Amino acid sequence: MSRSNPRVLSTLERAGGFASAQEIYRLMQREGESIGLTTVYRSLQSLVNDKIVDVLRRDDGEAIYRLCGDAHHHHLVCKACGDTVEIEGGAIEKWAKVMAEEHGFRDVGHTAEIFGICSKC
Amino acid sequence: MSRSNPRVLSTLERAGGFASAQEIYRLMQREGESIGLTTVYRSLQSLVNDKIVDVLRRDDGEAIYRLCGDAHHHHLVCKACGDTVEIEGGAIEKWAKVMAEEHGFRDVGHTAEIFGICSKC
DNA sequence: GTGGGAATGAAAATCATTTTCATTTGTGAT
DNA sequence: ATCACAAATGAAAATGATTTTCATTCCCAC
Ligand SMILES: [Zn+2]
Ligand SMILES: [Zn+2]
Ligand SMILES: [Zn+2]
Ligand SMILES: [Zn+2]
Repeated sequence: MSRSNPRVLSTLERAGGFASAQEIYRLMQREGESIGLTTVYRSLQSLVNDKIVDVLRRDDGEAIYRLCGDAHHHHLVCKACGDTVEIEGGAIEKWAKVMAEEHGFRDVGHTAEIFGICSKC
Repeated sequence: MSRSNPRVLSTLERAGGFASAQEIYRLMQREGESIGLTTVYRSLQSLVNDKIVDVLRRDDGEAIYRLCGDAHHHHLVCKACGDTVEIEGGAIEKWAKVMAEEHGFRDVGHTAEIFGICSKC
């Protein structure tokens, strides 16, 4: 395993904490930073392993990465500008637990995201 | 747009209502059905458009399709055998609405899935 | 039977991601 | 400073899913 190149994380931050590997690579190029695409991918993987960033998928399947606090939480994402609010999901946690028990599931986890248009857009 | 080839849907059913395009294609081949991969993809797209199947993503980004009732609902999925239970999400619906309002979002939608190990596994 | 649009599928093109592998860089000991 | 060796880097090739192209086949209304 390799350690994350700090410039990748810093670029992800500058991107609003929300970008794909290809986007980060193009962004760094445009800003004159010399880096290889491979290193961008490797750094992102490492950041995901260390749970410093979160990975999810665009509709087209491309992986997007975002900076993320470490406590369990959910997201409210603007479909227009990408702005993301971390929200706490008390109701969901309970719902997931109840539903799982009701159907005899164990070792359960869950995902939940809300998306819409933010007030600025 | 093209109409879905009925054999694709029937194969998806036989697969337990849970498979990727490639898997459906390989399954049909193994069973001696003559079909092109392109047609499998086109049929699945069309089924998704018609909201007859649901699409989501494996961790590796491959799209998987599954048969799905048409009313809004959520899923409880077994990580081991893939068994899926459709569940209703009253608590989620309310949570999503409240959170969105609280942060000034409009036109909101949401996703929520629970995954774990079912009682049979 | 004929004409034209829809359906089909083989092959090529796309595109993100991973793998390979040779080169460079950093570090620590001598 | 020199050497040795491990980690980091990146160019290029490989992979694999999905989409596009395009020529052919099917089907149906007339
Ligand atoms: Zn916005
Ligand atoms: Zn939660
Ligand atoms: Zn199971
Ligand atoms: Zn819902």
